[in-house]
Amino acid sequence: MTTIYEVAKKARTTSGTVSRALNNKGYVAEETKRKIERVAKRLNYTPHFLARSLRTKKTDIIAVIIPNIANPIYPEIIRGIQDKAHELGYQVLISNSDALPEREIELLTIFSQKRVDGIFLGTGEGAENKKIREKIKKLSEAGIKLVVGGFIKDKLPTDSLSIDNFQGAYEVTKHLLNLGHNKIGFISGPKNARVAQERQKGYRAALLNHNILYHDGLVAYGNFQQESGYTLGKDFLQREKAPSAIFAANDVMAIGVILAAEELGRRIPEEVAIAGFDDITWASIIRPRLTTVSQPKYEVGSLAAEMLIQRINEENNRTFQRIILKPKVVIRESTLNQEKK
Amino acid sequence: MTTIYEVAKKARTTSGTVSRALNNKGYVAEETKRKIERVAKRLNYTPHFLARSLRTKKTDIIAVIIPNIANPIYPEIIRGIQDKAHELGYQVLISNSDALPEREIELLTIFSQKRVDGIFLGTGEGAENKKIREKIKKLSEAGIKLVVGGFIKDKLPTDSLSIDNFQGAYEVTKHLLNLGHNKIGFISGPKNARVAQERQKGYRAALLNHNILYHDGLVAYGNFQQESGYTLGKDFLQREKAPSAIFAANDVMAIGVILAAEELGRRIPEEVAIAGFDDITWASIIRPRLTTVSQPKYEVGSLAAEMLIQRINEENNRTFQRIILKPKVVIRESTLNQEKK
DNA sequence: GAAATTTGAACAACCGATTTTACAATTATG
DNA sequence: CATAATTGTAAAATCGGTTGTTCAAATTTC
Repeated sequence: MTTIYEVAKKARTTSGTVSRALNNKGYVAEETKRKIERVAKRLNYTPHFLARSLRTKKTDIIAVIIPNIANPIYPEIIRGIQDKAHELGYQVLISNSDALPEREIELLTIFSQKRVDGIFLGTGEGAENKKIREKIKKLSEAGIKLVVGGFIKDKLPTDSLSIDNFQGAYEVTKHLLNLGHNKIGFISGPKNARVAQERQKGYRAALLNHNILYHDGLVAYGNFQQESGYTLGKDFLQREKAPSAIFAANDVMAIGVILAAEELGRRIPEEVAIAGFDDITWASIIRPRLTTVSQPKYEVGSLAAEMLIQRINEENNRTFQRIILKPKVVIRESTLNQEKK
Repeated sequence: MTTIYEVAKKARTTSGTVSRALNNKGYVAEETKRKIERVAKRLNYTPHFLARSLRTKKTDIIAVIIPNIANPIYPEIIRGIQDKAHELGYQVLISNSDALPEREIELLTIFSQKRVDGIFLGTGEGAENKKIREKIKKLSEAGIKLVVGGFIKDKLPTDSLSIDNFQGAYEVTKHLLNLGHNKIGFISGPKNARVAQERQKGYRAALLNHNILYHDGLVAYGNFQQESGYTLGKDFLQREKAPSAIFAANDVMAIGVILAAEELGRRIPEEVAIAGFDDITWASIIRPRLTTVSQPKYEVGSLAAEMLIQRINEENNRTFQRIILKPKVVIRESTLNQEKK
């Protein structure tokens, strides 16, 4: 690999001048500059990234921490992040936390040591966790910018971005209530997962608003995986007084419920209505098509990357931004058989 | 951030000794070492990644180039790569090439400048492309290790890893032929995509082996996206002499075909049998369940990462490895209605 | 035309580690 | 006991850039 010194030597000048010439900084005579450029090209010179970063304290790398790339809502979000990041000259490191706080902290540590310019933390338990809050503070002191996504917590000392989980859940539940269901099972996520909690609150609020008693027995806790939707859904459906509708905290589990219902020979939505959350691609491919809450995943990713990089490229820290996107309920056949109408 | 010099000062020694103490290299007296460790801990010292990498010429970062993370075969492969990489102490940069050779080259360049230790290139056109072959050579000279995945080309100057696309396609096609189908439509990928070409060859060979004439009119070229499977499938099915079976070069397109068939009211598999390739998660969730060719995606990713990192950690270059995994045909309801039996 | 300003480029310091070298202090060997 | 081998540590070089300083030369200003 050719170094800046070899270029300088061939161009009969010094490294400083070569650096200035190639970076268009300071005074360099036209002629000198052209010569340096010619030599650099001939020797196929490219600056050494590490050496440069060491000096400039910029790596042009951002890191992304999400629970699990294999969960179908993430690839699209990631793609949004990547496209925006690449457009702005950044590369993207991606890691999975499996939503474990310890793992999140470990990754935050690794990334800050690697001197990435910024980190997007897609939540698990997220900043609800004390240790994570501390970590966030440290990162901020180390000059590493952070954007947290997936839920909102007041006074979070970073930029954040999320859809309104409460509102989305509230509205689907209301949709189910309006259809006449008054016994609605809810399949939540892990108990410490903020998003699941928010969605559960939305579910609860909608019931209350309809003067229906919230009942613990109608709430089951899954893990956002299909298998748990299947198991818990089957359990609901086999009860003596089975709920007439089941709302799962994400689409993947809702699809598990659909499979369970199918296996038990229950007609959807006649015998049991099913709704999910996220609007993953497969929600509209599975039969019956799944009623769900839609969030613009690609755009969320793109926006998150933009926020992060904007934050990186400013020196005087603005106050933290907190963006809450409006979710949209998409009604499909799993709750409302439109053929019938 | 504390530097090694501050630690040295507090421990009343010099940076060299601190370095040796913390890295267990060379002679350091037990007492000195303990003292240094204590001070380092107290000052919360962590070595500066860039400075260290600059000197050691190792970044502990590998890069992954794939066509598109949003394509459902990749998240699982990626997860396999990440898990293995993290286990071995590496972080993973991920970028999408959209299977464009120019983009692949651009990314290879960026990553080599970023001084990643190794790159996994998931193929589009891949090393078939002249410029990419040249690029690979340059990388190799620059000491960046490479593993290419997704197809096999003889005498490729790198390690490579792939399933036997030909064989997989051959076997599904044979399965269809054995069911009595003698007019089988094939939906291929983009013309320059190696994997699609290989699968097409397998399809062709199976026909030949069954003494059935290969007919250009029965081959359509899609882009691996669902939409193209839908469109081309619909086109096939609406022909006067529609094929009785359709084999798509990947599951996503096959699912498009299923949707097309459903829309046209054709019964699967009675009126049209449908098969895909990849065995993505959704292949067994969609109804009818999709017959397809399975490849162990997570394990492929894990193995690829292992190969790459093994290659990184050896100095004397072994001869290149070429691993070809056996695919497995999974027969489901989209070709064979098992209830009927 | 002298003084002030601008331009150009060499030199050296710096980023923060690792590694080599040199040398002093111990310990082992014959 | 003298010499050789081993241990321990400070000092300096190195990785490959960027940036600040310095000073000479060219240009502008009064």
